[in-house]
This record gives sequence, C-alpha cells and structure tokens, in this order.
Amino acid sequence: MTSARWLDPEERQAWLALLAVTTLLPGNLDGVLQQEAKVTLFDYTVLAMLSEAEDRTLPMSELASRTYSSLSRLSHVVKKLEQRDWVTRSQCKQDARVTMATLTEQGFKTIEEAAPAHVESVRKVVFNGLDRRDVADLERIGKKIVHLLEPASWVLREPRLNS
Amino acid sequence: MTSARWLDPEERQAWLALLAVTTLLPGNLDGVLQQEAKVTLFDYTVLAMLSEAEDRTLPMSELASRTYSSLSRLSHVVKKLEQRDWVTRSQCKQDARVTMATLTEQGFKTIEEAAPAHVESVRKVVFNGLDRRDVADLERIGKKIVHLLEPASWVLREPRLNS
DNA sequence: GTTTGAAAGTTGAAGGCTCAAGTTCTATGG
DNA sequence: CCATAGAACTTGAGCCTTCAACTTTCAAAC
Repeated sequence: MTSARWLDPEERQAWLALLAVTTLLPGNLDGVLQQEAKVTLFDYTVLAMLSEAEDRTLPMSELASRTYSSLSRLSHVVKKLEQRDWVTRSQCKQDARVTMATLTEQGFKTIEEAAPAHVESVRKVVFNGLDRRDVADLERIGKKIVHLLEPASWVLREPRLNS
Repeated sequence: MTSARWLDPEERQAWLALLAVTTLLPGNLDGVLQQEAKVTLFDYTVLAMLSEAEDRTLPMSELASRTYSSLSRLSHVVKKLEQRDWVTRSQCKQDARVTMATLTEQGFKTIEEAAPAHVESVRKVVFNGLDRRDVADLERIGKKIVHLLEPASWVLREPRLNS
C-alpha cells in the first residue's frame, strides 16, 4: 500500500452525502414498515425476493445473496418469519444440504398489503427529489459502487426489461 | 393519499442499486475498522466529528445531529468510548441540561492511526470506480436525497471551501 | 413566582446482527 | 472405497440499536 491519499474536497462532499444517505435511509424506511406491518426493512426485502421468485421459493443461500446478507443473519430472520407463518422451510431433494424457503399465502398477503406504503415512502425520501437525469445517474453510479462491493451481485446481472 | 404508483423500470433499477449500496457499504467499512482499530463505523464517525470540532468538543445533541444518530444511541456509545478513555463528558456551565463530549489525546491518537486505512477502504469501494463526473453527480444526488431525509442536515449547510 | 411545555440526556429491556463454532452432506482425489 | 475438503446451513453468545420511560433543567406564559 502506498502512502494514503486523503479525499479531495469534491470527493469529501460526495462521501459525506453518501454516508448521510446510508445512515439515514434504512432507519427511515424501517420506521414506516414497522408502523405499517411490524416488519423491518430486511424482513420486507426477504419477503419481496421470495414473492418474485419462481414458486415463491428460493434456496437459503440464493436468498442470502439476493438480500446481501450472511447466511447466519438470514437463518435467524427466516426462523422468525416461520414462527409468524409467513415462510416455511423444507429440505431439497437433490442436495440434502440446502434448505428451501417458501413464502406462504399469508406471507404473500402481508407483503402485498405493506407494499403500497413502502413504495410511497421510497418515493417520498428518494424519487420525489430527483428528475429523470438524476435517476439515470443514480443507477449508473450505484451500480458502479455495487460492482466494487460485490462484483457478483444480483442487480448487476438482471436483465434490463422487467416490470 | 392517492392510489400508489409503482416504480417505473428506471426507478426500480436505481432503487435496487441504492438499496444494495446502503446494505453493503456499512458492513464493509465496519469490517476494516473493526480489524484496524476495534471500532465500528459509527464509533469512528463520532470520534471524527469530535476531532474536527473546536476544542475537540461538542454538545451531545450537536454531535448526535452531525452523526445522524438518536441521542439515545449516542449516549450508549459515548459511555463506551468514555470507558476506553477516548472521550470525556462534562456539564455545560451556561445550560445545565447539556453534556459536552470531548475527545481525549488518546482518542485523537486512535482515530489518527485508524484514518489512513479507513480512507483507503472508502477509496477502494467507492471512489476507485468513479470518474470526476460521477463524483460530481454523486454529490448532487446524494445531497438531494439528504434534503428529503433531513432538511436541516449538517452536510447541506457546510461551506464549500474546506480542506 | 408558579405552572406548563419542551429540550437534553440517561437508562433498561427487548430485539437485531455478527462472529465463531458446530453439524450434516457432497464432491474430489487417491 | 475412504479420507479430506469444502458447501450449506444452524445455533448461541455478545455487542449494538431501538424504544419507551424517566430525570433534570430551561423558557414562556400567566
């Protein structure tokens, strides 16, 4: 490692803004979901990923990678969601090591009900302040950063056409 | 509230990328700081804000607002930092309600030592992937989002010229 | 001067997350 | 075959954060 360069003024401003966003955004969205449906943002993301998957089912490891979580974190959370009867777990026939997580009908209803308020809150704290150019720039820059953080990330591989 | 609009494809892509960044970034930076100096990203931010303040001292509530944290969270953390002799607390003469937090010499050395590795990790996962235009766009968009999340935020009021 | 309301902190409990350790199963190499 | 390594989880302990409740102090209004 060479001698460390400090951030220049532009980078510093950008960094402080990004730090502020990453600090404030999760708590803000959490709050809305907590009131609306008694779930955390992470709970919601897990349910959302399952709801969009084929048969509303995914292996735990695949679900972990789509939610950017460790298997450990996911395991704890899925246990909780199972106790609420929103998710069930089952063994995979092909590979006995893998556990499949499936969204229940009740879980599906829960997320369906929570979704409008959640989307509204995302709009309220992100997109209401951005024009079309901002949105395009945000996607471009966000993906560049994700590429450094997690080159194999799911969002980078997603096809461009989806509802 | 009118009927909820869903996100359009561009917004959805931007949202997924932003969600990925806010999920992955803190853990990534935490890891480096944990190894380097046994502190969390939030601990580091608290120490950093104090180190840049006049007399390395700030009222708890001001420190809370600069670190985007609740007073409760900050109180717990400052207690911990005080036990490590990195910060001291004292009562304010003018207003007996306020507690002042001051960075100790030892705390200053700690953050000074941790800073290079931290900056390097910020560069590694953010700025190494961005060109000048990206940095400018990131600052602009980041500040727009912060404006919606916390209009009174510190970063929005900062003068443009600083080291 | 009191009362009333809000500001500034602190605290304890409950729940969430991380880390290290352990289990079970699969794949690989001899 | 058998051994070994690694993949896919699960679990429990400990730290961190949130939430609600409480204390103390100041400011405003009467």
